[in-house]
Amino acid sequence: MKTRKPLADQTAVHDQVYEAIRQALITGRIAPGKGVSLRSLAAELGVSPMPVRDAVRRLAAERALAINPANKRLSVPSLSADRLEQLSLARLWVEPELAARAAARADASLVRQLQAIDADVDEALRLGDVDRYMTANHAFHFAIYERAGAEVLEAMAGGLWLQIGPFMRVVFGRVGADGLVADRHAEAIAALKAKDSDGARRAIAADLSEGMDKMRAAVEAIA
Amino acid sequence: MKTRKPLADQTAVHDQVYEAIRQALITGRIAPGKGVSLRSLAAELGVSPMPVRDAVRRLAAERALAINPANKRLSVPSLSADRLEQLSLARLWVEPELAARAAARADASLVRQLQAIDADVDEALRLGDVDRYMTANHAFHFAIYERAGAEVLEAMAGGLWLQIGPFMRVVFGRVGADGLVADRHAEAIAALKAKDSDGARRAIAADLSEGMDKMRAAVEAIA
DNA sequence: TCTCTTGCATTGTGATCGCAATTACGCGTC
DNA sequence: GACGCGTAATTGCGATCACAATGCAAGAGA
Repeated sequence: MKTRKPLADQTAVHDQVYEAIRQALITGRIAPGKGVSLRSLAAELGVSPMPVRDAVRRLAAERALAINPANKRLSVPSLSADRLEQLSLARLWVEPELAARAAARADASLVRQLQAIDADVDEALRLGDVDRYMTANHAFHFAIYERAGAEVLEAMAGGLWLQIGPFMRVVFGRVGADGLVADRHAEAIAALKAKDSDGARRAIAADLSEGMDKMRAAVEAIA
Repeated sequence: MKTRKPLADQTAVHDQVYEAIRQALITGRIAPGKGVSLRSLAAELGVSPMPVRDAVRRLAAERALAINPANKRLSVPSLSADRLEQLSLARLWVEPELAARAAARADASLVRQLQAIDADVDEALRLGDVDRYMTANHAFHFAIYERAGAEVLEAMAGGLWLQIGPFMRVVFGRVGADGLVADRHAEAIAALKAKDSDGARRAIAADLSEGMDKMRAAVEAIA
C-alpha cells in the first residue's frame, strides 16, 4: 500500500490516530479488558503501524491503555474498585476547582454554548443514544474546564476522563442512561451565569459525586 | 552502525531511553527552554532515533517535554508563574494525600529506609552536590508515596515532579542548596513511624509549601 | 553595511524490513 | 475424545530509508 503524503499538512497522522482512539475510549466504544494490537488498529484505520505506535505510546503514558509488562501486549485497562476510588478522589478535586475558576471568567457566550450542549445531552438521554450522550457530556464538562484557562489542571482532568471513559459505557449498559443523571448541569450553568465560583464548584462536585457513586455500585455489582 | 540486539532482554531500549531522559529532567540536567532533537538525543545515548521517539512521546504526553505545534520541534518547557501555581496546587493536594495513606501502612523497614535516604540528602546538602541532592530528595518522597499503594495518585505525583524537576535545578543554582531546605523530612519520618496520617500529611504539605514558595520567588525574580 | 535570497543541513514523520518472542492452531498419538 | 508437541502466524521492537518542511548561514545585490 503506497499512501503518498505530499501534504503541507496541518494535522499529523499520528495525531489523528490518537484522537480516533481517544474518542473510542472516552465514549467507551472499546470494551475494558479487550486486547488490541498495533497492526489491527493500523489496518482498521488504514495507516501503517508506525503512527499507531506513536498514538498508543501517548495513550499508554496517560494510562488510557495498559501494556502487559511481560507480553508487551496492549489492552484497555479494566477498572478495579481501588482504581475507581482514586480516580473519583482526583476528579472530585480537580474538576470542581476548574469549574470554580471558569465561573470567574464566564460570559454570556459561554453560557449560551453550554445551554446548547446541555440540550444535546438531554436529547441524547431522551433518545437513549449512549454514544451521543457520552460525547455531549464530555463536551459539556470540558467547555467549562477550558474556560478556566488552567492548562495543567485541564490536562489532568482530561487524563482522568480518559481513564474512566471506557468504564462509563459499561455502567450505562447496566443501569440505562435515564436513571443515571440527576440534572446538575442546569445548576452548573446557573452558577456560571452568576459568576458564582463556589456554586459552580458545588454543582460540579455534586454531578461527579453522583455519577461516581453509581459507577462504584456498578463495579461492586460486577465484582 | 549495526547494533545487533539478539536479546532475550528484560528492559526494552525505549524504556531505558525514557528513564535516562526522565532522570535528566528530574535532576534538572537539561535546562528549561532548551531545545532537543530526536537525532541528537539518539546520538548522545548511542541508539537509533526510533526508541528515542517512543520515549519522547511518552514524556510529551506527561508534559515533561513540550512540542512546538508549528515546528513540531521539541523543548524542555519553561516554567511560567501561572504554570507553577497550578503545579503547586496539584502537588499540595496529591502528595500529602499519598503521605497520609503511606503513614497508615508504614513499618519499621520503611522508616529505616527513609532514614538512610534522608542521611544521603543531608550529605548531599553538606557537600553542595546538587545532582545527588535532587536524586536523593526524589527518592525520599517516592519511597513514601510508593508505600501508599495508590497507583493512580502516585503516577499523578510522578508526572508533577517530572514537570517541575527541570526548574528546581535552576532555583538551586540561584539560592544555593543550603538555604533552601528546612528539614521537614525528619518530621515526616517521625509521623510515619507513629503511623500518624495527619502528621505525615502536614509534614509533607509543609515541605512542599516551603519549597514551592522559594521557587515562586525565584520565578518572579527571573521574570 | 544592511537586506534579501539561495542553498544546505537538520528536523520530525511515516513506510518498510528484519528479528525475536509469544500465541494460536493443527496434526499425531495415546 | 483428550492431551502434547511442533510449526505457522501474529505481535512488538528497532533500524534504516525517503521525503517534506523548517532553520540557518553564506553570498549576492543595493
